[in-house]
Amino acid sequence: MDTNESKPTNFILEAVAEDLKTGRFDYVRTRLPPEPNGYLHIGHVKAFLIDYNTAKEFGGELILRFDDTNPTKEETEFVEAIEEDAQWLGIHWAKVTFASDYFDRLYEWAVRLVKKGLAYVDDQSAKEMSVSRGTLPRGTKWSQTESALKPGIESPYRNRPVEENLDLLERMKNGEFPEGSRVLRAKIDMAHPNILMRDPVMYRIMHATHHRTGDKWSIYPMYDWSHGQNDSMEGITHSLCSFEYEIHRPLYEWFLEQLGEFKTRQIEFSRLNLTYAMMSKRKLRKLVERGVVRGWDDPRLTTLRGLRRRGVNPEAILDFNDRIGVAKTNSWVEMALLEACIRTDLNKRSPRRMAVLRPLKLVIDNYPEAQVEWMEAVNNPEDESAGTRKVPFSKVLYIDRDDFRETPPPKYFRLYPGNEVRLRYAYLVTCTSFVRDPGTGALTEVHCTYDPATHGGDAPDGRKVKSTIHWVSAQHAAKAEVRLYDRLFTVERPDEVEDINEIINPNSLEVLNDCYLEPSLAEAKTGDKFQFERTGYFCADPDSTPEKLVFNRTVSLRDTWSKIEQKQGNRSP
RNA sequence: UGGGGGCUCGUCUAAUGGUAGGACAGCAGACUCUGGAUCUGUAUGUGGAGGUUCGACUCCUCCGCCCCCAGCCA
Repeated sequence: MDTNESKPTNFILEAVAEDLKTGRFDYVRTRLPPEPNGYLHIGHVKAFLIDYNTAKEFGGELILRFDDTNPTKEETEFVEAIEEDAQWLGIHWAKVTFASDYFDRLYEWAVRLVKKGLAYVDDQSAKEMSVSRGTLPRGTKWSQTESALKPGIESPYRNRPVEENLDLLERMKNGEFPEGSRVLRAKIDMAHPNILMRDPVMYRIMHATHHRTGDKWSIYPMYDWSHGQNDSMEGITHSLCSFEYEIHRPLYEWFLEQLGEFKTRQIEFSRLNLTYAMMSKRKLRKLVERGVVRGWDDPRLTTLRGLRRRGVNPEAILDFNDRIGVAKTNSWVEMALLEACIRTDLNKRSPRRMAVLRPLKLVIDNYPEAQVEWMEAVNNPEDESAGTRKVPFSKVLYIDRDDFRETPPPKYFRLYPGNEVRLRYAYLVTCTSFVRDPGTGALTEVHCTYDPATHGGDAPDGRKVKSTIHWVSAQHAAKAEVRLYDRLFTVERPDEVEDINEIINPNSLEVLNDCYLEPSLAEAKTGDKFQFERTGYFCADPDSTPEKLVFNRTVSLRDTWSKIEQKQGNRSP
C-alpha cells in the first residue's frame, strides 16, 4: 500500500463506489457547473477535478453545464474563457449544456408544484420577506440583538388559490409585472430551523436580456430552483459541490421528492484555501480594474490564465490537486506546496540554458583576443534524450554580479580575488583583479586568467573547485528583459482583508532590462520554458518578440545559499 | 438560546477496533561541472475529560474550539 504508490482515493470516491454497489445508481454522471461570470482560478480547479476524476474513475461521464440563471451577471465571453481554461487543464466532457437550456421544462415543473399547492406567488417586497423570514439566535455573527431563534411569519399571500397562483405566475413570465414586485416561492415551513426551508424563492422577475435566451424570459430561476432540477433532468448521479451548499441539501432533496423526479445525490467537500492567493472574484476584479496587475492573465495571479502565462504546466496543477486531497475539513494549503509541484514538473522537462540577469563583465586576460570556442553543454541532466548543444565562449563574458565578491563572506565559494572557480562547461578561471569606476566607485569589471588545460571544465590534475558559475559570451549574447515575480500579497490570507491597498506587496514585480542570454534563447517562442541554470525556471512571455525578448520567472530554484546567507545575517548589495 | 458541518505533525492528508504513515515546509549530513537535482538521517501530531474494550485516531458521553446559514447571488 505505501510502497506501491496507490492512486489517491477519498470519501467521495468511496461513497460513489458504495452507491454502485448498493444499486442506488448503475452508472456515474457528474456535472461541472461554473457560472459564466469570471475567469477560472486555482480554487476552481479542485472542484473541477473532483467532478472530472470521479466520473473518470467509474467510467462515467462529465457534463459541463453553465449555471446561467442570472442574466445581469453572465456573459458569453466567460463561457468561452472557461471552456478554454478547463481544456488547457486537461478536462474532457461529454457535452456542454446551459441551465438556460432547461428554462421551459423548469417552468413546467414549477407549474406542477403550484398545482400541487406547493408553491405560491408572493407580492411582498424583498424587505418584507427578509423581515418575515425570522432570525438566527444571538451568538451567531448574524444576530447581535435577538436572543433566540425566531420563527418566520407566513406571508399574507401564502394561501392564495391555485388558480390565482397559476394566473399570476403566467403573467410574471409574460413580463406583465415590474421587477421586484412578485416572486414565486415554495410553500414549505416558515418555522423550519433551517432558514433555507422557510419558503425559498424559486423565481424572481428580471427584465434583462439573457446571453442565450435573449428577451424571451421575464422571470429567472434562483440557484435552488434550477441546479438540482437540472441535475435531475440530465440524469446526474452525483452533484459534487463545496461545503457551503451543505445546508441547501434538504431543500435540494425536498424539491426532487415533491416532483417525484430522478434523485441526484449531492455530496459536499471543503473548498481549497491557498495561502497568499486571492480567490474572491470581486476582489480579483478590483485588482484588475485598479491596475494593480496587468490583467486577468497577470503572472502574479493564481487565475489559470495567470499561472499559464507565468509558465506553469497543467501537469503541475494536476499533481498539486492530487497532493491536496479531498476531505471535509477547513484547510489552508501552503503556497509552498504549489511551488514544489511546479518545480518538480519543470525540473524533469525543462531544457537548461545559461542566462545572466544582473551582468558583470568578466575579462579573461590570457585568452586570445579574437578566439571563439563552442563549448558542449548538456540540455537536461534529468533527461538524457534532450541531448547537448554548443555555447560560444570568448575573452569577454558576462557573469552574474552575485557570483563575485570583493571580500567573500564565510562559506562563499564563488569568485573573489585569488579564488579559482569553474565556468560551466568551459574552463577553470582564477580571479586576479577587479576594476571600479573612478567616479562612482561602482564595480565595472572583473579580471581573471584561465587554465587552457581545463577545456570543457575538467582539470587533468584532478584538482577540485568548490563552485561552478554560469556565464554568457558578451559578443554573442541575446539581450532580454526578464520579469521577476514575488508574492502579490503581504499576508497569508488576502481574501480576509477588505482594503486590498493594505496588503499589496510593492515589490511583487521586478523588471530587469539588462539581461544577457546564451544565443540559442533568441529563438524562444511564447510559452517556451527553460531552466536558467542556478537561477530558476523561466518562460517566454507573450510580449516577447525576436527584437525584444521577454521572459518571466516562473519560480526560482531552491536556493540553499540564500539560507546560509540569511543565517549569517549578512546580505550583500 | 437555532440548524448544519468539522477538529490527526508547522501545513495538507492516510490509518475505517490491532505498529499513528506519507507529502510539503524545517533541521543535519552525503553526493554533485547548477549552492539545482538526487540520496540518507532526524524532530514535531490524534482538541480536552471520562467511559466501553485485551487493545481506541477509530465506538459512547460530556466539554472546548473552528467554519457555514437571515440575496429576489451562485
